[in-house]
Amino acid sequence: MSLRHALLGLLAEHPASGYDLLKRFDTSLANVWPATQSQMYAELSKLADTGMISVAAEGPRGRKEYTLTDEGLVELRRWLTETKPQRNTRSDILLRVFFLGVLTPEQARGYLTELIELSEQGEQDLRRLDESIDWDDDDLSVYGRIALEYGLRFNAMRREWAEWAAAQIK
Amino acid sequence: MSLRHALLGLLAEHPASGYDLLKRFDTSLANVWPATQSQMYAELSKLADTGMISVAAEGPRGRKEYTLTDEGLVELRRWLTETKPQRNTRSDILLRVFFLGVLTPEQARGYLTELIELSEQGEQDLRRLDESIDWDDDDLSVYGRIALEYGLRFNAMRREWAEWAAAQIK
DNA sequence: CGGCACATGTAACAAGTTACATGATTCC
DNA sequence: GGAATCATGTAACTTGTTACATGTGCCG
Repeated sequence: MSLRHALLGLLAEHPASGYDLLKRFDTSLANVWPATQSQMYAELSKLADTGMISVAAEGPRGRKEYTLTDEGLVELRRWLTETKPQRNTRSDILLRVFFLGVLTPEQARGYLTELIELSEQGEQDLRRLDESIDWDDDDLSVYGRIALEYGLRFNAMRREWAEWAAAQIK
Repeated sequence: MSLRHALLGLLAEHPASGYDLLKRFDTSLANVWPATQSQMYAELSKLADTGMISVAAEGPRGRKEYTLTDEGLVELRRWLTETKPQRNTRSDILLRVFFLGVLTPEQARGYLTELIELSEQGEQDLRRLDESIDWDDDDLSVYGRIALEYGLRFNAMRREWAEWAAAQIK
């Protein structure tokens, strides 16, 4: 459902091909809404069929450059303003926590230690990403930075929680 | 993939029917791994077919009470210790943030305000859940409380972030 | 002229959602 | 005896993953 809107959102900035969008997913949206190549091409076809986007230009090697239509922009705005965000956060990381009782305390602490490392790694990756991006004054930069800040705070929160949790296990 | 293990985890504590498990999902696991009724019954059948669980007793109204087999416990432990947690956190909430530039600043702030309220609500719900649960000394209580603490910290982090983010928008 | 990056697609499967369908027991 | 709850299942559909398949243009 949201992949559709992620594509509309990226096309709102400027036209792009499926291939272009794939690369942008891998960098900017990978942490928020990962998608595979096959899913993206399928979704782009559907969006074109329903008139949300259209082929603005065709290039070499069968390249199709899509642009957002007016209809697509309306749908993007509708999604942003009218649909309720899902609090529906599936987390296999947290799910495991419920069942750590079937392991030994040492193993359970081991798992939490893994989470500490994971969070530290995540924080580092985000800092590197931050430095590698050529931030601008445009909208995507402003909001991209805000999203990145979320990631940093999230990882810090999780690291502190995991440290606290490990100490709870006797 | 994880629904399977969630069911194994709950059955590790004590035998239960699909109906029982459904209710336990709705209370304890709803925030972490929501599942529908139809999905659960299908998964239980599969788990029984592969010998991870077995029907220990049959009750009135076709009730089937499942227990974890030794094989199932082994698989649960394997999942807990050997599989890498996915950092793969799809979040439509954060996805929207990237595209707030297509809205007016007022609308964008409106969205972030919604997130603040969502987080406050989430925090309250968790506090109520905390009070409604009859915490014990058993494993599920210990780890359940740790998971709940995660939820509280998560909501607090998100609220603070959304407040900060709203202030960033000129 | 060979390899790499560009570029798009399809097929088979697994996981998740929504809606429908049915029946048994308990309790008032 | 009627309603609520207990209890399980199926069907159709959407979303997401993995693997396969194919071809083009550019650059050294």
